[in-house]
Parts: sequence; structure tokens; C-alpha cells
Amino acid sequence: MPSTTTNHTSAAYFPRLAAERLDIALCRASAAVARAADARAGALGLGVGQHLVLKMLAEVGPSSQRVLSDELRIDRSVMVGICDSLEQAGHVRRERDAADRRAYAVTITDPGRQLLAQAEEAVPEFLDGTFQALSPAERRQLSGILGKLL
Amino acid sequence: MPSTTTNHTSAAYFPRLAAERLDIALCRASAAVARAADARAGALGLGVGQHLVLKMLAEVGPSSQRVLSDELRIDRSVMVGICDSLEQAGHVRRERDAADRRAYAVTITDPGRQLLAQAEEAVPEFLDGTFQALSPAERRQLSGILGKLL
DNA sequence: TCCAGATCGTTTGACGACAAACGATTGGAA
DNA sequence: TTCCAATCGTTTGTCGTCAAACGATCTGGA
Repeated sequence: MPSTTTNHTSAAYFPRLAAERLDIALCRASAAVARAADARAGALGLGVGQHLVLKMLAEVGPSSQRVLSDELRIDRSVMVGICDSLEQAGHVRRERDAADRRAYAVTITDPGRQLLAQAEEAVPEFLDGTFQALSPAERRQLSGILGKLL
Repeated sequence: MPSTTTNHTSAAYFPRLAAERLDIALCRASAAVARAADARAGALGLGVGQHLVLKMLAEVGPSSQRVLSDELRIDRSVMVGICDSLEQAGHVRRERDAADRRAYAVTITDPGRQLLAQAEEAVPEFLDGTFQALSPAERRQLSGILGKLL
């Protein structure tokens, strides 16, 4: 119950709207979660996108920015800035792919792996806090449903 | 573990990520749905926010921009532009609240109700199309889960 | 061989969301 | 009463995201 202000207008309207408009409920919930994720990532000095790039590079191996963009659902033009900052911080190297010199072979460095380990360590606690309103069964349900949507 | 130079995406990485990171799955699904909603609303010449404002005004009666902002989870500064455009199009009137002359009493007009009816008519079809990957039971589950999150 | 089209990474411009600050007005306390 | 903090609507500035266009490079035919 968010006791926001002097609510003179009886019952809140938003819950009704969220029940009727599944798309609005989804967007509003996403915005809240995204804000929490940004705050957490920012506290570590690592953006969400940068975290995901490091994670994918560690699990999949060197990849081009194009593959990173496609798989992480991050626009190409945004990926440029993410890789720029990661490279400048020494967490990533950009080598030209010998087979296709248009593309980079973005590679994670040892400092990058170290930072990733720190960031990954904080993820479970963050997820628990953000989705604490949901039971484990509900989280599995949500995961399956979102998987079908994507 | 990392294969040499990952060139093509034999095994897509994103589904694995989405299964592990519920927050990412939620944000990506929301972005896709939001894009679809924008496209649909734009085709009607009415933004999503404007649609929601008209809908709420029709259901709860004249409201201040503050109440609209709070209940629809739209920032105050964004609400200004939404009400501006609605007023200019004649779908809404802005009258000063006699009890509190700082606030407006935003009121829907008859043309506004007419446009709202058209927009509402297209909503079920849009929802069916957007969430067609989900069974009715899954949609109810998603609705309940999002309700708990919000 | 050469050339047209496609792709990779990048830059640029436009657009929307959010934070902060501002007048106007209200409510409450001294 | 008078004054000060809070609120409503608005404006401004900043930031992140997306579309379009650009050189550099690859690919697939003539």
C-alpha cells in the first residue's frame, strides 16, 4: 500500500488499469526493475550493458560487436560506447578479426574477468531483493512466460 | 570452454541469459511490447499516454495532472505535454480547480470520449496479437504476477 | 578480373524520459 | 495577521535509446 499523499480520490486507479492492460503492467514493472538494476550496477561502477557484455564474452568467447548486439538485444550504436568504455578501462581488448577485417574480435581480459566475478557475486542478492514479492514458483512461471514472449 | 573465434551463432546465447536473468528478460519483453504499442497507437494518431489519460478521465472523472501522473505512472513533466496536445485537439478541457487554484481539473470532452471509444475498440485485438504466444491461463498468471510486483 | 550490393563499426541527429529549478498558490504555525 | 514550507504545473538541461547515413570491407556474380 503506497501511502503516497493525501489521497482524496478513494481507491487507486492504477491496479485496475494494470489488470486490464497487460502491456501497461509489463512496461511499468519493467521500468521499476530497470531502475533498480541501474542503481545497483552504477554503485559498482559498471553499467548493466557493460556487465552483460563481459558476461557473454566470458561464457561464449571472443565475439564481434554485431554478435554481442544481436544476442544481448542492445543496439549497435549503443554497443560502440559500451565497448569503448570497457576497452578504455582495460576490461576488454578489441582485436581485428583476421577472417573479416571489418569486424572486431572483442576479447575479455583478466582484469575484466575479475571485475565480472565481483559483479556476478552481487546478482543473486539483487534478484532476490527485486523479486522478493514473488515466490520461487512464481519466479519460474514468470521466467517461462517471458521466454515464450521473446 | 570458449570456442576459438565464435563467428556464427549456432546456439543462441540470449535464451540462456533470459532464463538466468529475470530482470533482463522482463526489460527486453517490455521493450518489444512497448514498441508494438507505440506503433499501434501512432497509427491512430493518439499516443499511448494520451490514450491512458482519456481512459482514466472517462472512468474516474475530472482529475488534476498530479493525480493523473501518480496513477498512470507518468512523470509530471511528461504529463504537461500530453495534456497540452489533448487540449489543443479539443479532447480535453483544462479548468482551474476552484478549491485549489494551483491545480487543474482536467475534463474529457465529448469528442474526447468519441476518440477514446475508437481507441478502446482496437485494444483487445492488439493485446491478442501481442500476447498470442501465451495461453489465456498464462496471461492470467502473468497478470497476477505483475500485479504483485507493482 | 571487376563491380554492385551487403555487412561491420561508427557518427550524427532526433526523440522521449527523468532530475532540478522556477513562479504561483496553498496550508499551517508563530 | 505574517511568514515559511509544501504542492501544482511548467520549463530547462541532461542522459540514454533509436533511425539514418557514412567509410571500410566482404561477398557473389558477370
